[in-house]
Amino acid sequence: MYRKGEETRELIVDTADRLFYERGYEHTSFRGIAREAGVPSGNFYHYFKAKEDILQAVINRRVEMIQRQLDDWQAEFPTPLTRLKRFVQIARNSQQGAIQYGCPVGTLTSELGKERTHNVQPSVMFDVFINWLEQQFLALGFKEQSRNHARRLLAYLQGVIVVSHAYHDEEFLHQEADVLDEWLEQLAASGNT
Amino acid sequence: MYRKGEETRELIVDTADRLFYERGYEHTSFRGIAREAGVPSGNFYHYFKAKEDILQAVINRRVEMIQRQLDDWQAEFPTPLTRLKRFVQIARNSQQGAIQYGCPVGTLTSELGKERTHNVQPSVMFDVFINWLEQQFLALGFKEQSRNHARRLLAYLQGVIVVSHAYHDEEFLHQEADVLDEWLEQLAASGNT
DNA sequence: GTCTATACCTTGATAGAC
DNA sequence: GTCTATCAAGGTATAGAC
Repeated sequence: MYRKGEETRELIVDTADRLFYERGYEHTSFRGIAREAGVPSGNFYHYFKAKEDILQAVINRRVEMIQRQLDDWQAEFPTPLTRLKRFVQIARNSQQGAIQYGCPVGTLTSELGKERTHNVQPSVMFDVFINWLEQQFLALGFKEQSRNHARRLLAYLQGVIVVSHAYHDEEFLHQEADVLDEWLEQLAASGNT
Repeated sequence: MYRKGEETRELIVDTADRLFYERGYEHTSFRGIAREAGVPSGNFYHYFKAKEDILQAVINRRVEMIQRQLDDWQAEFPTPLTRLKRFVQIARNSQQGAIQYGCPVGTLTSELGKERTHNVQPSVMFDVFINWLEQQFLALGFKEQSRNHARRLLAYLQGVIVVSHAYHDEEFLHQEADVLDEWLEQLAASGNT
C-alpha cells in the first residue's frame, strides 16, 4: 500500500541517483536534487535529514538493482561462461553512459574513497558483483582462485571504462570487451579440465 | 632569477596539487588551498583569476613531472622490458597513496570527465604515459599493436588501483602487479621472435 | 504531509588600502 | 605585490504556517 510519501521518497532517490552519476556526489547539491525532482527543498528534510542519508539510500537502491539484475541472469543463462560473458556485455550495452560519465559504481567509489569522514561503504556495490562472479568461476571448477579471477575481471573492466571515459573512446571499450570474452573462453576451457 | 611572486605561485600550485589528490577537485575550495598554503585568499587572484586556472596549472605541473620521470627511466633502464616493469613498479611504490586516495591521474580524470563545462583536458596526463609505453612496445618489435598494448597496460593498472582503493587492499595491488610483470615477460618473449 | 520562508555558513570572486 | 574587508550566490539545514 503506497502512500504519497513513499512515492515522493522514491522520486527523490531516483533523481539523486541520476545526478550523482551525471555530476558526481560533491558536485550535486541538495537544492539541485530538489529542483530536478520538483520537490520543494524544505520538504526534503522530512525524508532525509542529511545529504549523506540520500547517498546511503542511493547506494542501497543500486545494490538492490544490481542484485536483481544478477539474479535474472542466473536464471536466464544456463552456463557459467554465458553468464560471465553477459557480465562483460554490460560494457558494450552501457557504452553511452560509460563513455560520457564513466562507470556508475566505479566513479562513485573512487570519489567517496577520498573522504575519510562519512560512514557509507560504497564498496558494497562491488561486493555484489564480485560474489556473483566468484560463484560463476567456482561453477567452472576453480577453487580458491575463483575470487581472484572475479576481482581481476572486475578490475580490468573498471580500468577499461576509466580509459574509455577519459578519451570518450567507444572503440577501445568494444575492443577490450572482445579481449575479455576471449580470456573467459580460455579460462573456462582450462578450468573444466 | 626567481622573485617572491614565482615562489608564491609555485607554493599555491604545490598545495593545490596535493589537495586535489587528497580531497578531489570539487571538494577542494579556494580558501582551503589558501589556508593550507598560508597565502591570504585575496592575494590568490593576483596569480589565478579562476579556480579552473589553478586546475590547469596543476595538470601542466603533473604532465611535466610525469614526463621528467619517464625520461629518467629511459636513461636509467637499458631495455624496453625493464622500463615497462619499472612502470608497473609505480603501483607497488605508491601503495600508501594509491590505497588511500587512488591514482592521482585516474581519479582526477574520472571526476573531471563528468563535467562538460570546463575547458581543461585531463587526458593529456594519460597521453604522456601511453606515448612512452607505446615506444617501449615498438622497441620490443611490435608494430601497430604497440599502442593497443600501451593502452591495455595502463587500463589494467587503473582498474587494479580502483579496486585496491575501494577495499584499501594492498595485497591485491601487489598480486596484480606480479601478474602484470609476468604478462610483460611473455609479451616481450613473443615480440622478439 | 506539504510547502514557504529563512537562518547561517562557505563558496568563488572583487575592490581598494597599504 | 600583499593583504583586509566584503560581495553576491549558493550550500546545508530548520522553524513553523497551512
